[in-house]
Amino acid sequence: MLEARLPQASILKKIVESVKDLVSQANFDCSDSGISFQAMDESNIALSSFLLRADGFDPYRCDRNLSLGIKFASLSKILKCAGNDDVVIIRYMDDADILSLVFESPNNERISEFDIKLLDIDSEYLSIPDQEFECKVKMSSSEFSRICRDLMTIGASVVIDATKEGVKFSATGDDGSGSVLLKQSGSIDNEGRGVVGTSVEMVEPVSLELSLKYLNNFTKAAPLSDSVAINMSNGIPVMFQFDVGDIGYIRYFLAPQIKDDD
Amino acid sequence: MLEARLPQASILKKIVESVKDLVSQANFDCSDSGISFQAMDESNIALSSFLLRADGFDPYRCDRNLSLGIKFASLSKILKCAGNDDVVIIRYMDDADILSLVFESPNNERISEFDIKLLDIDSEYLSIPDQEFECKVKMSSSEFSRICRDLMTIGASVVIDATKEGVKFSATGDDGSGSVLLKQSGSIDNEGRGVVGTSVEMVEPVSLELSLKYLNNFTKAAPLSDSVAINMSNGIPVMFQFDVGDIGYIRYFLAPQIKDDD
DNA sequence: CTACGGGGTG
DNA sequence: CACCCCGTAG
Repeated sequence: MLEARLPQASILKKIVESVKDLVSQANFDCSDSGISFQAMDESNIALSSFLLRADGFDPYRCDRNLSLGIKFASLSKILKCAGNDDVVIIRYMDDADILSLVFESPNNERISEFDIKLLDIDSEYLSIPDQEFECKVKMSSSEFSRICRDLMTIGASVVIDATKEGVKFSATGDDGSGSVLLKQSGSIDNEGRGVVGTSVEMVEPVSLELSLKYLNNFTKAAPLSDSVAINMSNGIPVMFQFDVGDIGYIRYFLAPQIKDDD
Repeated sequence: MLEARLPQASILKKIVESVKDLVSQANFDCSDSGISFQAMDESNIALSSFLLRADGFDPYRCDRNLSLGIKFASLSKILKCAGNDDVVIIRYMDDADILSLVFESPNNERISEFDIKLLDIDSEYLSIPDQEFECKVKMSSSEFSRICRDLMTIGASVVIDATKEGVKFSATGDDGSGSVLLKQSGSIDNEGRGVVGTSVEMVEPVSLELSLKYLNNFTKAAPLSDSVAINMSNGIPVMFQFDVGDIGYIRYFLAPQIKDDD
């Protein structure tokens, strides 16, 4: 069986909200190391993956490896029935065809239990090599959301140029063009404030063009983390990573478009 | 004639908003004891009734019994023209075919008067015996609203099980099932906060299945009262009562469905 | 025109 | 976490 107790329902709620527009269903893989999934979007362009380590739960018990097929629309509906501060207990009994979610209100006067039907999803698990990237940008996730939203009004794709000086986001459309340059700023997190600067770590400058439609889906994960890591190498899929506290992460991979260099 | 002065227009506004989706028109019965109405919904399934006692008005005068046919859509439009803090005066002149509503702003600088045409509605008045119920639940009205809204996403009907321990609301649908258990909690209204606990008073456990569509109409009355009383006996219509301060109430009756026990 | 759901603010 | 307002859908 699986039994995992997560003290903060809001974490699970945000994770599901951030992927449900991208992926309709996925297998949740549960093992003694934690819970994860990965899935391509409907058009097979973007890959979403997430991991919550076992030590993010208290307690966590998973007797054997499980692959639980979940429809995100159903899961999202059910999670809307949980308060942000509820404790959530995820439970699966061996060979059952349902997954149970139990929500306990902070004062314990309210206990809700929801059972969600499991699906049989044939998952071609795509293993992603743990590659090194030529360039790693770390920046404020809300700043990133803002830029993607703003540039979406200019054009359909964004060019990201990263150099030692900083990172530049540019878009071009019928009515004009625009760009935002973030200079590298040494001070990440001044005095415990939520202020996050921009850092660029690189062995090679990169320049990549990406679809803003997808990026604007990825930014739904911004509420999970103050910062986002953007890991790039020329010509291969970009990895966006939002850390979930120190207990896990959610990652998106998106292949760059062929750039129309003017 | 009838002349009734209600110091708070908001009360009348909320009452009308809470029934107008259920009932299109009704006879308002006025006597020296107060103003009331009762009406079945269009499909003759749910009964709505309300009462404002004469002492909730100041002053109140009603020379003889009246039955004034009102279309809720018209009344609702007119009441939208009143400020929440306006004083409202309800006035009917004998043998007139209109009812007058006068709104006075708190500072008395603005006086509005609206006349609404009366209808001739043949009302088969259904007298409801003042019965004893096997089980009386009292709980937070906003909690009740929340549960009905949440479970609506799971299924079309809810099963209410009340026992000495508390009350459980359950729903089942295509994607799974869910339930919310409220434990009986001693502390009602800690320290004047709007916190309302759950109490169950019973001579017999009950288990009833009800349409969530109707319940979600009833919960429109939640703004009138912090708490709702749910009075049940197995097999007969359930009564939901929202008190209007200490001057009246609004009640809904809904017959249980035949339960499909698995 | 009305009702319901989602997002933002206090 | 609760309440209010706005936008979208029926």
